[in-house]
Amino acid sequence: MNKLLVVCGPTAMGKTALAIELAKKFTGELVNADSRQIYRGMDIGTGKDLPVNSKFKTQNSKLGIKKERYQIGYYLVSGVPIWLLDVVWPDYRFSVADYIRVATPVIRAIWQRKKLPILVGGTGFYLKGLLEGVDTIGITPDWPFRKKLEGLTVDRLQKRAQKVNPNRFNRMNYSDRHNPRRLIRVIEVAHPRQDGEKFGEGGGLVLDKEQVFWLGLTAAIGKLDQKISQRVKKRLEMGLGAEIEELLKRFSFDNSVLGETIGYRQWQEYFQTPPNQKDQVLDDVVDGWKRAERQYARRQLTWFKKNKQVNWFSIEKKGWLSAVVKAVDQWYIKK
RNA sequence: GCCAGGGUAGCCAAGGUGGUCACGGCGCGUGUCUGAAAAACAUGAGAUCCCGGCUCAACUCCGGGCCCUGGCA
Repeated sequence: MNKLLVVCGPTAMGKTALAIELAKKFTGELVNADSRQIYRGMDIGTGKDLPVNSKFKTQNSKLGIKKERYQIGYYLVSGVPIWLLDVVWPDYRFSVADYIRVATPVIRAIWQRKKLPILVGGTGFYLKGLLEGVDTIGITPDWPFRKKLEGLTVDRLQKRAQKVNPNRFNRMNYSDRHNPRRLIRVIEVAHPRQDGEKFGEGGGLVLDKEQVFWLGLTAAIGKLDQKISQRVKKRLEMGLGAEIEELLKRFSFDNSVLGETIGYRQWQEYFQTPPNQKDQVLDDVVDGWKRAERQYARRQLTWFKKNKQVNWFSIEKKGWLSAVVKAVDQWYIKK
């Protein structure tokens, strides 16, 4: 039976480090499930934590994935391959559909090698999409159409969504019905179009419950916030500023994911500030960055808490690591 | 010391001719989620500097106090 391990939880809990340990113990390979580590060039801010001079091994042709769009391959960290890092440049709008498309063959190939795929990351939506499928995955985004709809009020979007796609609209809850992006998507799905690349039925892996082991790493809020502060400080020291400066030679905050990524978008003002005032601005950058990171961690917790399959481990408890190993072992050994 | 302006939630901040639950934003809490998800959205809690006065009624008016900001010295 093909098995798959998921390591999830909020940011800054040490998911990757744990996953590498588990990969060594159970002969596994990591598959990134973090929506930002997908991007090339965004290393320090997204916390890829690769050893210096890590070499990327491209495997597109082996997997039969066109290189023009995605670069698929792995880095070797302590002998463990990590897949799905650096898949696209920051000006490509990666989505859950891209993720499913790219993660599925990678995981199948790991199984063929008789190894254990370990999905690591905090993007709950990607994990869910990959493991449960997405019904409307065959319907591509129509950006010009979206742009047009963005001009409408929520009220008008609601009316239109209800008219054009009553099934989906009626299933939406109060919160979603006030979310323009959701409403626009509902309208878009029902909007006739001629392009539309087909992609299976729902995509994803479609696994049984016993095949997947969900591992969640967590800590009390105070600890979490402390970890976040530490990691922000570390990333500053690692030269995130310089990394962004480099990225800005090719991309801008407006035309790339830099403008909507924590740890990057907070620097926008910094790079428009004259040198003599930069120090002052940097303080604001760091404050805003930490805050955003904390808020994000809470949202992740809210998302993962709902998933009753997750086996939670607190990194504050003594002996948590061996408890994790034991739990995984018991699950993995079972036929 | 004098002149002017001001003190409204953790922070920023609107208000008024005295009269139902005091506008917002940020932050904080809780939650939503099938192609933007490190995104977007929903929802909750929380305030009138102190003392006295006028009044049926003051955050709003009057007097005093304390504190802050700017200008002049």
